[in-house]
Amino acid sequence: MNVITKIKEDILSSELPRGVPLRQTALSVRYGVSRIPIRDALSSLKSEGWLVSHGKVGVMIPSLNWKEAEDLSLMRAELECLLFEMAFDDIGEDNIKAARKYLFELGKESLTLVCRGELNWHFHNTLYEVANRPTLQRVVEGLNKQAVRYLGFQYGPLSYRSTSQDEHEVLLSLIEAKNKKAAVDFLRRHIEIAGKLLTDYLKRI
Amino acid sequence: MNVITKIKEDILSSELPRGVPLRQTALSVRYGVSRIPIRDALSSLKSEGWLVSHGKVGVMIPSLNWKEAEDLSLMRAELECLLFEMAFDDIGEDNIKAARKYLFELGKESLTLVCRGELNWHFHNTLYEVANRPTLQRVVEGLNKQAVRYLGFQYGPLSYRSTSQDEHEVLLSLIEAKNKKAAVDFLRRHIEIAGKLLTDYLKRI
DNA sequence: CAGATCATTTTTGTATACATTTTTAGTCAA
DNA sequence: TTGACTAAAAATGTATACAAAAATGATCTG
Repeated sequence: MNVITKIKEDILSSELPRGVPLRQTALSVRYGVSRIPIRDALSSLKSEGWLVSHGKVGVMIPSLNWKEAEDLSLMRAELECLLFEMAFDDIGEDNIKAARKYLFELGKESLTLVCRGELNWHFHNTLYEVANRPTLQRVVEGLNKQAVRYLGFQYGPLSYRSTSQDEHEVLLSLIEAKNKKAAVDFLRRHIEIAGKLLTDYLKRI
Repeated sequence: MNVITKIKEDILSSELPRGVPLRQTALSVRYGVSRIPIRDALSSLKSEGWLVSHGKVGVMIPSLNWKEAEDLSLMRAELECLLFEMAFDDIGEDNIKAARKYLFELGKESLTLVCRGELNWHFHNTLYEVANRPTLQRVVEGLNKQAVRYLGFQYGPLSYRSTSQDEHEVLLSLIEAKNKKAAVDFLRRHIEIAGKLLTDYLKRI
């Protein structure tokens, strides 16, 4: 497992402190590598939204907040549906099959959140990639990767996991039925409902 | 001027070759720095969409293409309008004034494309930032920065520059008139029309 | 005691050196 | 000739060392 993933895990598990700047030297001893790969990782994580550069203070772990959750959900609803619609007609048997494989993996119990996030993305991306729209796809990928930070709530307090699995199944059925409009609408709801649930929860606490 | 900007300039002016992998060593002698800052720059440029990592071959300058132009325009239309609408009611005198300052700068003749792109972004961002939606704003910023690659066409063959200036003026007027719906619609058209012009042109050549 | 200035320490950025991986070129056998 | 295997070369990743910048804290002055 590479440094980026390790840092992500440690952010999710709160083993890295929030609110204080992360020091390159400290991280390099923590993960047993030199500062160069740490610097690389930090810059990646910054562009993925997992870290923010707070002026001269240094790089910090941003707190989860409803505005970000809402923004991510709004953007995903718009852009993923657009991409999905572009892809729809070219989704074939083999894509569905590949998607089911990821869905099966997602059903397993002992998976780290980061891993779960990856699988979730692979599932969706299997459907999106046939659109052959690299630029749109890249942005959507970025949004999904950033959204992983919030997965802990969905699988924890909101116990959204089994719902999510079921919804993914329904989505595949709609694709197999070649029911484009219904499928796109369903995807939009899938994203919006999960987003609203999460946003409301975050506003509350 | 830092290495990232220099590389961007050289990409726009085609002084760096497209289609062949960029070598870190070559770049480091070209720009007179060691490989570390080059690596940093390359990773930034990759996440900004100015470079793509083509498998094991190495990092390359992607060719401009209508699909990317269209994707960027579609995404900007959706997301910028959303952000603009969120911001609208909080745009004040001072924001308008700041925006006009950037507009004035944009009127000058001798500006590099990269600089022009920066100013254009600052103009729009002045209006967006009051929305206080960091996540959405960051994505929109990324899209705008990526779109800079295509600015050469707009200011060259498509001679869109004076039109663009005029449209920016109109937008400010609509804001001053507190005409929210009209302003948002106008922004959407502004983005869509420029996008369509560019996309059609790129399909043609 | 408040505030400013300067020295010390810490932190980050960059250069150089080394290790690992990948690519290339060449040789040999079928 | 072609294909596979091996050695050389090149390119990238990583470690260490050094330089520049920033933060800290102590001392001095009003």
